[in-house]
Amino acid sequence: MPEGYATGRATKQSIVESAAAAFAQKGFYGASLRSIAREAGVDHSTLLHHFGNKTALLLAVIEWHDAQAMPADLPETISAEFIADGFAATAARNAETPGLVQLLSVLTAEAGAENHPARETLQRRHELVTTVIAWTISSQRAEHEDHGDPLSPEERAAVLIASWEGLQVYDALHPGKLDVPALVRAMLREAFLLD
Amino acid sequence: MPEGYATGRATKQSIVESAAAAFAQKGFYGASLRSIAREAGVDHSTLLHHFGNKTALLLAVIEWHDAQAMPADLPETISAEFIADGFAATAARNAETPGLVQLLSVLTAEAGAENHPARETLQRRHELVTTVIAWTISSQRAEHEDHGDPLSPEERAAVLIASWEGLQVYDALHPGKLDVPALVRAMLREAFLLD
DNA sequence: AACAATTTCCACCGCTTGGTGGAAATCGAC
DNA sequence: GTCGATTTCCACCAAGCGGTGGAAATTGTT
Repeated sequence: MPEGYATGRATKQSIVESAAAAFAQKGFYGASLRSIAREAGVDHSTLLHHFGNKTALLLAVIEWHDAQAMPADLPETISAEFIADGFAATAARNAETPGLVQLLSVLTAEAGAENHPARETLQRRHELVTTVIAWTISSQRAEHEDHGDPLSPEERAAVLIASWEGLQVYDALHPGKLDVPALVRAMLREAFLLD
Repeated sequence: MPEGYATGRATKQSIVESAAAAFAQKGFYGASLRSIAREAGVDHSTLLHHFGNKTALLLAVIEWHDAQAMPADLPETISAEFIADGFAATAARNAETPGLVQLLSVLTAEAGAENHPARETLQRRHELVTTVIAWTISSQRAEHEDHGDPLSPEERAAVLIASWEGLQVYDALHPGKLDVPALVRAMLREAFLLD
């Protein structure tokens, strides 16, 4: 049913995983198609046959990353607990697979440049998550009407995401120095999503 | 008094500035000595004459960045107001020179990889700032003994820095969407450094 | 004006880059 | 087993890479 042959799909998969590691280590510009292909045990022209060009490979890698990181089954209504659990689960899994974290940290930082090939994609990603969290915070505040937070739900959501990503980078630079999951829990508490 | 001739120093300076822009845009691995030299109006072997190799150039760029970003005259005793003002001033200046922000955002993210040439340097930088801020928070708490913060001063300082850097990246990806200085002010308030 | 120290550029090295074209090997449905 | 679609590799391209060596030009000092 899926496109192509089974061998081809397997090769594509192995290329994407090698590419994720390479982009995480050296960034989009610093990683080379040849080294990625070599790591995947394949000629670099095979890589290009499957993905066409370097940018397309990058976008495929991001798509694969999100499929890994996002839970497959989104519930009908998104609760505060669901988001908090999502953050916690992600933080826990990140501790085991630092490569995946490094990947999006580097790409997001690179994408601050206006001509980065993944800029639009990462912008949309961010906006989606911000919207969902802001909406959740907003409905959470409706229940407890004594919140008294000077920040709007959108601002809170943005700060939450920014701090979350900042903590990942900090942890990568100083491994083990911080109990990231605990700090994230504290941040969520401040954002009125927990306790 | 300084080393070399005046023309040489001027050239070095112009190379460092071009390099800062290039590293900010493409990262350490993605930027090339030739393109940096070209931008500075100089042959790439002239660049190498001045800096020896690519890594040395990167470290020179970071040193120059810090000289730009840090106030020349550190006061004897560092007060909470001094740090808060420093953050505010930096946030304000960053708004005008996004390149400088982009530079350290990308390098810090890249330096999450264990073999990055600037990893040690950026680690030390981080540790220094963390220590100073943590100490300030700690002495600030001694005055107001009703703080009740579940986070230790070191944790607070780390979260503050991580969030600060995360906000820079967020702002670069979504220019103008956030009032970064205002949000930083709010974060400082929560860290007991303001009001 | 003379002079060494410094700066600059040119030519070159071996190697890698992203991308193309085509021929051979493999796959999978019939 | 046949046969078309798919996959894979090899050969090649122009361009760029970081780095070296040396010769010419410039600078500052006396």
